[in-house]
Amino acid sequence: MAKDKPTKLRARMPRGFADRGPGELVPTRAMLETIRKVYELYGFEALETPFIEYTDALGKFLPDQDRPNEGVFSFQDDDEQWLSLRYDLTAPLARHVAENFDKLPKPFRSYRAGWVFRNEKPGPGRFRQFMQFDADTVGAPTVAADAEICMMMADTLEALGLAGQFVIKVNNRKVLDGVLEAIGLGGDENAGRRLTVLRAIDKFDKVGISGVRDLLGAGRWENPEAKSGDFTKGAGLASSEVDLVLKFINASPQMTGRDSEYLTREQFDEWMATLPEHERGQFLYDERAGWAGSYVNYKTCDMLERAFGSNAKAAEGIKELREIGNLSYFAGYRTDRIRIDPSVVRGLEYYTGPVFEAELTFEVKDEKGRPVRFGSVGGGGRYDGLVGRFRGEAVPATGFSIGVSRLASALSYLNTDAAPEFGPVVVVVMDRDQTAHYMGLVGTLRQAGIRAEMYLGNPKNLGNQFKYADRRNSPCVVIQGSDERANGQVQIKDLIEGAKAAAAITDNAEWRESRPAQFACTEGELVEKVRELLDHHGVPHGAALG
RNA sequence: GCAGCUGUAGCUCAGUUGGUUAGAGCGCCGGUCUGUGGAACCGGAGGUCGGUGGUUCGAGCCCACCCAGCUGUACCA
Repeated sequence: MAKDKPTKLRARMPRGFADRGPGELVPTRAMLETIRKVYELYGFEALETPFIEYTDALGKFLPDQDRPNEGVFSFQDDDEQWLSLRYDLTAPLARHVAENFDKLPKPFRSYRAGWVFRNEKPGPGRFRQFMQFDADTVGAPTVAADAEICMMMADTLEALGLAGQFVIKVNNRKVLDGVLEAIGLGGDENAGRRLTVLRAIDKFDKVGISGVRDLLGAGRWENPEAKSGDFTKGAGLASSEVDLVLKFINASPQMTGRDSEYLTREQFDEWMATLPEHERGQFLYDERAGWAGSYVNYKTCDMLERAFGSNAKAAEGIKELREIGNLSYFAGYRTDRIRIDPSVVRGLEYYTGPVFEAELTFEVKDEKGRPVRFGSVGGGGRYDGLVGRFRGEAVPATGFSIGVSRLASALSYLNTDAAPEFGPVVVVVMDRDQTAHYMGLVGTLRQAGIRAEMYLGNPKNLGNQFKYADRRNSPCVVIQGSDERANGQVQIKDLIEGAKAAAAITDNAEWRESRPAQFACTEGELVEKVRELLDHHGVPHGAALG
């Protein structure tokens, strides 16, 4: 065999996964830190659980198969027990609480950030590994715990600079269950159809009211007008039942923007007159702001009450929603931040009460000018049954999860002018036999808290070393040849200033000759001069590096 | 899973009715240049034309199947 090329191993990464460079890691780290601070302020404490749990602890095992549910990365331990990579942070928390129940203070308030894994088809903004940042209160049955979670989420998103660009939507599974009961879908035998109905409601955002109508009835075509494309089989409800469900989804004052909650004094008084006496005290008119607190939430609950209040389960849920609305209102959260929205369904399995969803309300365009909708960047709710699976008794719990990766990408669209990440100061090598001395210069800078390195590549060409520094986005390079060394001096070249100066120079000879933005100083002044230069360009060093 | 679209160099893409040794720009590496980033000039590396089979004297091009990617849809505890 002559010189056959060795078969190259193709470097590739499994789809649905991603490498992340400094451009993503640095802002994400800052974001996590912001979230953590808010959670801590609310009195939650840190907790970390492993990536891997016993599959049954995660809650899903197909009954007829000896394999765990697809969608979960699973494998067998050497004792043949099934293990899985966690697909959210809630089930592991439930396991932790159940396992340490007697040791933990109750209510137990904890937060945790971490990677979760889902073996599903990846898509734009959907990965098979992504990060969540959760906060949960375990052992508190009160609706105040749910309301608090909603408020904390609103605070968190505001701390991230998203004020006015999000809404926390709230619904209640009890109301949903009541509605389903009302259309005769109660009981275990209707579990399948219930699911279909819930999914149809969940699609309200995507397919609109007519789409939901189709999905609740016979079914929906991908292209409704042409009746072409994929056909999704519907729930097969009778038209009166469909109407009832639609009435539920629509049980919210029609809002165009936020205007409907800004009432004139006259409108406010008019509205107050419609309220029962004992309810009126909850609402005050704010002359300065011209708004009436939880008016929209109140109206929503009102409409739900009228339509479904006769069902006991729904009535209970509506009462809880009302309470969340009121608690938020008294805490100063208007309905543009925490809004009751009956179309929110959320995680179809383990939620038992209030459910929440954080949605970003702004739109941006991608590179091709097409609108990008971020939609939900987090969600949660009450799951009173999850911990109880490990114990004889029900343990109430409520929590919220932020989709860190998705939120980070949304934020990156907002902060398009994010400052570029600066590289280290590069000490170039002019004389190979002076490596020790160059390393000494580097060490001096490092001791002063300045990121610095000596060029470790082939030092033959000085130009290459500048190119390297340029590519690292270094603020400056330090140069010392034999001339400088003889005088105990170094040259400091300001690459940022130099780049600006370069724009005016077209001739290479002139470029080299002029040595833009370069100055000499003694070795003793090195730290001081570099610091000045870094400060001048706003490059962090010392304590600012964090 | 289903449907549509797309697969040619690291990237963006040419490649004629099927015809010799598959090209360009950008990028990358090296040199001009062992004391200066950009620009310029010169040189170089880099290709199983997504894969397999078929039709043909001859396939990057035609046919079949497969694979991958994108988009939508379904599922998403």
